[in-house]
Amino acid sequence: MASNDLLKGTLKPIILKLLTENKRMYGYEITQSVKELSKGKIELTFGALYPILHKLEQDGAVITESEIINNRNRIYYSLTETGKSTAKEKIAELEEFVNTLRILLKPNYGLEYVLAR
Amino acid sequence: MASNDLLKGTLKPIILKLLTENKRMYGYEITQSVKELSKGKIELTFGALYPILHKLEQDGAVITESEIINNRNRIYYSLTETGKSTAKEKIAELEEFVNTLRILLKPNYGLEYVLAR
DNA sequence: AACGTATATATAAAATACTTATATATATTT
DNA sequence: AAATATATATAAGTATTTTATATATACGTT
Repeated sequence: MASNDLLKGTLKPIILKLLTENKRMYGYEITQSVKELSKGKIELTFGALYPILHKLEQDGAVITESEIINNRNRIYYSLTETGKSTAKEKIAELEEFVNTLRILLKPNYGLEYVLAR
Repeated sequence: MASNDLLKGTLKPIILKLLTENKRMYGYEITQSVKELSKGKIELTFGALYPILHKLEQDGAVITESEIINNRNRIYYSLTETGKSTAKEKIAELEEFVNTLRILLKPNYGLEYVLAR
């Protein structure tokens, strides 16, 4: 899926978006969802994921529930009320950013730029 | 314009896009273009800009021409042939990334995800 | 039975990219 | 005279992600 320095800063809002849509998810599930939804283009690594989840927990944005499934430990994450509003903000920011990028990438805006002067 | 960690990795392709559209530009002009085109939402700082431009020059992606305008030095940057193909690649990557983000942000994809299982 | 792959969480070191601060200098506006 | 705009440049600090590593169970294949 090529080099993605582009991800920086987008992972947190992406995770918050997933948690907004899915109520509760565990770490491994989140990485798989991102992979599926992005058609393999975004690879959310564990080294990136868990620090973000732990940070969200520290900040009170998510709460965890541990369950033993198939003899393996699973930690479910879900948004708190605080987390829901954080998510809303971060998702809105990312949406605005995506729209801004689309304007910058729009073909021939260079012409408009010249005409605007 | 709020906190933008989101920029990371996008600045280089944005600069390459501008140089693709405008043939030749100088540093200050690039920062102003980004500000205008993004309606003030993206602030390209000098500390970010010049290292990127110098890197592009080192890599042979751009060439420079110095001119004295209004008694001030101005350094124009333009893409080399190599730079044009680099630009094409990086811009395509950013476009793909933006499309991927749009899929992830699309409302209710959570439902589709559930249905797909 | 052994091997690889998938599932599952976790941390630390290293790399990268950007922000913030600072420096220098001229032109224009208030 | 002072502030703002124009113009380039570098260094220190910060933040975020990648890469590497650790641990452990389940399942499918040869």
